[in-house]
Amino acid sequence: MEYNFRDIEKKWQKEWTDTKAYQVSNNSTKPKYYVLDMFPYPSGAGLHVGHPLGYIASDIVSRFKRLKGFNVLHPMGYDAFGLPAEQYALEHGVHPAKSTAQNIDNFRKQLDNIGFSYDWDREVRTCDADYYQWTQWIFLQLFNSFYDRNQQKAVSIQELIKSFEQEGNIKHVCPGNPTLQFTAAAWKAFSEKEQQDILMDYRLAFCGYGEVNWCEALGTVLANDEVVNGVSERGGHPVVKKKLRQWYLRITEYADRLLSGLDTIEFSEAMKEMQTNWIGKSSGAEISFKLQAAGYKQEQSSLQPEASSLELLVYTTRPDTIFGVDFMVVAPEHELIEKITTAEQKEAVDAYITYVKSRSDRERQAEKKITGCFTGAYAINPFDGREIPVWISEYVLAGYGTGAIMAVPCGDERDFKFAKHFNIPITNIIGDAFDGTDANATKDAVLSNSGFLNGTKMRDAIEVVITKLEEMGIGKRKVNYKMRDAAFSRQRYWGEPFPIVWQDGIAYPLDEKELPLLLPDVESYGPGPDGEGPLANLNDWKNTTYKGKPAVRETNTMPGYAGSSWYFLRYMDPNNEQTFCEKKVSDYWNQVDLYIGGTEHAVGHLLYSRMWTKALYDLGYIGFDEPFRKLLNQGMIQGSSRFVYRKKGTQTFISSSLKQGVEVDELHVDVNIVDGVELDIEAFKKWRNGEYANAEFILEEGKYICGVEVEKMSKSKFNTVNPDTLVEKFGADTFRMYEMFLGPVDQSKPWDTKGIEGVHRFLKKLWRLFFDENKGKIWTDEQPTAGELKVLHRTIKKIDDDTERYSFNTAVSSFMICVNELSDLNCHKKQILQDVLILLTPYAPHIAAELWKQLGNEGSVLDASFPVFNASYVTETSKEYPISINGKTRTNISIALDATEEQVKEIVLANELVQKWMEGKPLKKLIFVKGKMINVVI
RNA sequence: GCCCUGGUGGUGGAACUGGUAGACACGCAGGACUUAAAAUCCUGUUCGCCGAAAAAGCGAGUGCGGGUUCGAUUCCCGCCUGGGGCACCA
Repeated sequence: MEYNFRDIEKKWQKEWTDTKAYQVSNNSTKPKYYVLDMFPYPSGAGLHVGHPLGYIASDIVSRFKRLKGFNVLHPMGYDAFGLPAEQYALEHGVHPAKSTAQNIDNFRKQLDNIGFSYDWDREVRTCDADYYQWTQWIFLQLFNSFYDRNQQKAVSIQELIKSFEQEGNIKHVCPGNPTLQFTAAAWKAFSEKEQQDILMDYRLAFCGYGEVNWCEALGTVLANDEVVNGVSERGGHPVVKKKLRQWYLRITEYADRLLSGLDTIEFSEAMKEMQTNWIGKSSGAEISFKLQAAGYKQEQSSLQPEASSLELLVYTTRPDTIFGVDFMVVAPEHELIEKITTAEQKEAVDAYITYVKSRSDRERQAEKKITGCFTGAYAINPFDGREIPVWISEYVLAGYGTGAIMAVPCGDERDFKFAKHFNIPITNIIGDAFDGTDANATKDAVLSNSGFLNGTKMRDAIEVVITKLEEMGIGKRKVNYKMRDAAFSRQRYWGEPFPIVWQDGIAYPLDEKELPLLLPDVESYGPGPDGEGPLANLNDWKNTTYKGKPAVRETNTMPGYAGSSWYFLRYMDPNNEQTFCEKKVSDYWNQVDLYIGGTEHAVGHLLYSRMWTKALYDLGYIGFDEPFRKLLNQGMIQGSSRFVYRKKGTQTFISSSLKQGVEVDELHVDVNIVDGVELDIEAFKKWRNGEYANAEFILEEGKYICGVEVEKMSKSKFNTVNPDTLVEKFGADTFRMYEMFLGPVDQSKPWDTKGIEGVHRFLKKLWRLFFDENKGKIWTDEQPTAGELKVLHRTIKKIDDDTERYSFNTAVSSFMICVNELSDLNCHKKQILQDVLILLTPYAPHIAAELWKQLGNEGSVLDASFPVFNASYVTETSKEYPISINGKTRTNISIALDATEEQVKEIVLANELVQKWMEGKPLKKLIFVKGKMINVVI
């Protein structure tokens, strides 16, 4: 009997579907385990071999935990709203709902092929109304809450209103407008509009104004990756920054908890570092500098009360360097620029601002060329009265700190280069620590040229200066975050509509009973007027009433991360019509025990979902405030592209190593018609509907050899490999094991199909332990030998350990070693083989199930119990010690493991080879690491 | 530019906490079985030197240059280089 994987896999997949083998109950006495994959976006291109890497890993863990007696939740669904479907609709007129559903069907078929253990009864799609109803509901909870800094948690906005009515906002600093202060009486006297505007500055989901990529020619807002080098990707039209009304989530209020929460979860150090850096907490001081218009000496400034009443507020982490400030730099968006620019500089400043408007934040920061423009204005150093020129430069971003910095060229590299470039004199405040050719960012130098700070260590001066600034009333201690509030609206169609109506400039939330607010159909997916999204074109939908008076609906939609910020909760209770997830159920499943996905979500999705979880926890809807207990990052599978070389202007293709000196076009060729690097010429001639049917070839040794390059896997590079074809050719079990065998799951690597046969051979070899081509069944009920038990138990230990630490590639190797050794031992004993099958079930479930059944077992191997390791079968009494002379291994000596150091020394020094290498020199030292090695030092 | 991460034979990778570098595979070479092929099995395979070959031996070797250590793929410093992210792709 042969290993007929196609029949076996089909049979068991049907069996498992029919018996609902993967259905999970919310009621179980078993301990729970929740394994989750990051939501896929169902793109039209379908799955390529890169996608299932993480899914296979999570499937192995799920099945492994099940064998170990856990009730395992392992769901899958689709992050189905998004830009590509809308773009496709724009180009082809197909409704996004339709193309999305088709893509999902396609994804599902491909996933089913691989034999995953998902409980499909729990599938969710973010674009389904019974899902996004709850996304809208959570939005309303955020809208109706504020962050109470005293309690450090989200609280209902009703509590805030009560507080305002009793004591004004004295207890609650306004996060959207920190200088705002009012009394209870003032609050009561405000109009409704005024009250609502104030509340908006407190809400966790709030409306404000923000800059977007605006393309006048297309009349629409563009996503960052639709903008290339300052022009639109489609059409190449100019793109500028434009301010539009936007919704935001006040994630900055959670900054500290998002930071401290990292200590309670198992993310990689790299991931925690990235999130920490993104949040970017720093402490320093805000300092207010008096400004003086150009051309006026200090004594004259009193004649210019207007100019000198203006102040420039900067944020710095290094107030100790205040005597080293040689110039100021403000962001080109800074509102003071208009007021302080002198007539002589006006033209230059305007030109510079126009230039900056066309550039993205990324370009601005990455720019190596130093650019900037002097405003003509001067700030006054409050300690020594020095005049400090105020410059504008793109490297200062409006959104960070106060949008203005004090530049200290002797201590900051970028300031230093700026000063050199514009010939601004540099003041040295750190003596020898500054060499005049490079800035030195030390905190340990002793200050000089620094007035009252002279002789103070910089590190200590920070406190001294802050205290002084506070005494003088011109500055204060300040904690700052790089993180900004999260933009939460898109001028797009294919997303969740906001459950908000506008009346008289006030945003009113819909009643929860009115949810879901359905996404209406539109005729065209093009932009609405004034930068609004497509929904703005639907007058019938847009115009509505609120409390009997005319009102308009919010026409923005929510961004992609809305639905994906809480989906892990919906899986727990996917069909609940009363609530997003019953508390009792989320108490049982609790946190996701293992979350698997790529590092590309490090700071976006992972921070947003952490914030939503904290807010839902604060409001009492769930009982934990971190969604993911443990995160495993999967590496990206890259494509390994193949190239053919066409002699310019001909149909002649030249083999890779013969192309030197010939002018050729380098063309991507489909990797699926290349065997290793050898082109399948016949397949090539048929490729692309026979475009190359008449091609001629210049071969080397009778073969056409292709060029190779590692790139992102993408359809346009013809380097995608579809899992379907591999499953068809080798089977799902082989495919699963090969993906794992490729290397550590968390490392990026190029895909190469070449090695898959080795894994396939392994499964065939395993099969031959059970069946012989001629004799059929060959397993026996004989008692295993000590040698066979040793192989088995070594494997149990290795598979258990490796799976537990997600080292799936080494686990696959261990299976190979185990089968190789059992084959060498001619072992066909049921007692041994049966346990091997259980070990293998998470990795290759189909073949394991088939052989398990063949052995005559009742019940499913999915619910077998994981073999228990018995150390007594594998204990050794002696060890082949490597013997090094001065660190170089020269020989091996077998020594009993319980030998004492004295005995070991005697044995080693008596050895002939050791003596030869010692060349009669005296022994300096003998290093003996028990069970590891011995080093003779002479 | 900033943050994170990787670099080991012809190839994917192994070496888990500083202790025999190259497990396990792919590929390649040689052989067995076969009329032949497929499948399967066996042997060899880091590089260089020595040698007819085999065996044995010697030297070098984990991106590059330094350092710490009896001992470094592993720790430290500097550099080169591939990948991911940088707030509207998901």
